[in-house]
Amino acid sequence: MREDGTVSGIPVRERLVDAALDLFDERGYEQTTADDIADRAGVGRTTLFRHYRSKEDVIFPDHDRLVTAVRERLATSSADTALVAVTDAVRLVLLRYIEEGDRARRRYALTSRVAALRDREIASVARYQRLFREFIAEWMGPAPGAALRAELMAAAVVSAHNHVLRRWLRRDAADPAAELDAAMAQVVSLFTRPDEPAGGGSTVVVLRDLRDPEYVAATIRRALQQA
Amino acid sequence: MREDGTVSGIPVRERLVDAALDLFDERGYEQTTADDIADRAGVGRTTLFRHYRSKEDVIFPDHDRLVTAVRERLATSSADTALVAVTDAVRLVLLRYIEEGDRARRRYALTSRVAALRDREIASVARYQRLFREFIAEWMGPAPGAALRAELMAAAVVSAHNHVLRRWLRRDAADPAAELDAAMAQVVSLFTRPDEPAGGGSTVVVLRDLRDPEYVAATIRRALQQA
DNA sequence: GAGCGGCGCGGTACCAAGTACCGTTAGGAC
DNA sequence: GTCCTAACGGTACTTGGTACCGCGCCGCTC
Repeated sequence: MREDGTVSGIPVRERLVDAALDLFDERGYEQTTADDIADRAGVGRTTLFRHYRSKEDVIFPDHDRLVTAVRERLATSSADTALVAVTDAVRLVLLRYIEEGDRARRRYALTSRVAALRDREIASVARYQRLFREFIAEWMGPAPGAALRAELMAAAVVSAHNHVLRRWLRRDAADPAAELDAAMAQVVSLFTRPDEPAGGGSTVVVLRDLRDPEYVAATIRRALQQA
Repeated sequence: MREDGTVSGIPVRERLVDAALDLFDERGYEQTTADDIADRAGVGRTTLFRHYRSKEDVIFPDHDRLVTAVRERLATSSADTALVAVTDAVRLVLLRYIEEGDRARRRYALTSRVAALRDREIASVARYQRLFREFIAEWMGPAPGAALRAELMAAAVVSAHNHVLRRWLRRDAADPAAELDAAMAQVVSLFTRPDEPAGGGSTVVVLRDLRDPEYVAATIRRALQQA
C-alpha cells in the first residue's frame, strides 16, 4: 500500500496497458490523451513515457525482444534445418500473441478501427519479414533468382503467420499451432519444388496422403536416381 | 512575377516537395521542421498543411489516387483475365514510381535512413497488398484453403513489385518493366500448379544435397511414423 | 541511528506537428 | 467599380514527446 492511495501491487507497466485499452475502448484512440492514460493508471505523464516510447507503444507487445528471440532461433540452425528454424521462429511469434489472450484480441479490435495503430502493427511485421528474408536469402545462396525467391518466401512466411493469427483472433482457429504448421507446410511446398534449379541440389518429395513407408522409400529412390 | 519576390511559376506543391527533399538531405528529416520547409518554399506553414496532410506526406506520391487506379484496373476484369489484371495493376504502380525518376531515388535514400519514413512507405504498400488480397480471394472463390492462398499470393505480388522496384532504385535494373513481368510470371507459376491441396494429408520432405537413397528412405520412414 | 547513494517518480518547461479560425488579397464576372 | 471566390498568411491552441530538475523511498555502510 502506498501513500498515494493506489493499493494495487500491479506493476506500473501493466496498469498503464489496462488504462490505455480501457480508455481507447471508451473514448476512442485519438480522443484519449497521454495524460488521460497516466491519470487512470495513477501515475504522472512523465512515468508513462519512461516506460513506453510513445502512446502507441503502450498497447503493443515488446517487439524488440521478440525480434531478438526470432533472430536467435534462426541463428541456431544449419543448412539442413533452415526450414525447421523458420517454422519454429514464426511459431514463436504466434505463441507469444496467443499467450496474451484477451489483450491481443482487444488490440486487434483497435488496430482494425484505428489507422495509426494498424500502420504501426504493419511496420512491426515488416521487421520480422526482413529478418526472414535475410535468413532465407543466405540459406538459398547466391544462385540467380534466389534474391527474389527469398523475398517471396519471406513474405509468404509472415503472411501465413498473419493468416493464422487473424483466424485465432477472430476465434476461428481451434488449434492455431496446428494450423500454422499446416500453413507453413504449404509455404515450404510452394517454394521447394523440383522443377527449377531449386537452389543447391535440394531434393523435394511431395506425397499425397499417407502411404506405405516402403512405397514411399521406393519413390524416393526413383526420384533420386533421376536427379 | 509576384510581389513577394518568388519569381517561379512552379506550383506550390512542387516547390514544397523540392524544399523538403533538399532540407532532408541537408539537415536530416527530424532536424527539419515544417516551418523550415514552408520558408524555403516561400509559403506559410499553413499552406504546407493545406496541400499535404503531414510533413511526411510532402515527399510521398499520391497513394490515394494510385490505389484508386489499381482498384479500377482490377475491377475491369473477368475471371479469365484476373491474373492479367493483377499484373497490369502492379505494373501501374511500378511505372508511376519510375516516372518520378530522381525524386523516387531521393525518397528511397531517405526511407533507407529514416525509420519513420520507412514505416510510412511500408504502410502504403500494405494498402496495395490488401487490395490484391481481396481481389485474388474473390477470384479464387470460397474453396477450402483459398483464403490462405490468396493471402500468400497477394504478398508475393507486392514482394515481386518491391523487389524489382528496389533494383531499379539502386540502378541494378536496366529494364524494370521486363523484370517485373518475369517476376510476376514466376509468382503466377508458383500459385497455379496442378498438384494442389498440400494440406490434406500431404507429406513434404526437404533434403539438402544429394544423399544416399537409403538414408533418404530411412528419413521418410521416420517422418511418416511420426505423422 | 546517521549518513549516503541510487532509483523510480512527479512537475515544469520546452519543442514541434497538426488543427481551427480569421482576416487579407488577387483575380475573374458582371 | 463591385461582388464573389479561392488561395494564402498569421495567430492561437491542443497534444505527443523530450529534457531537466528535485523529491522521497529504499537499502547499504559506518
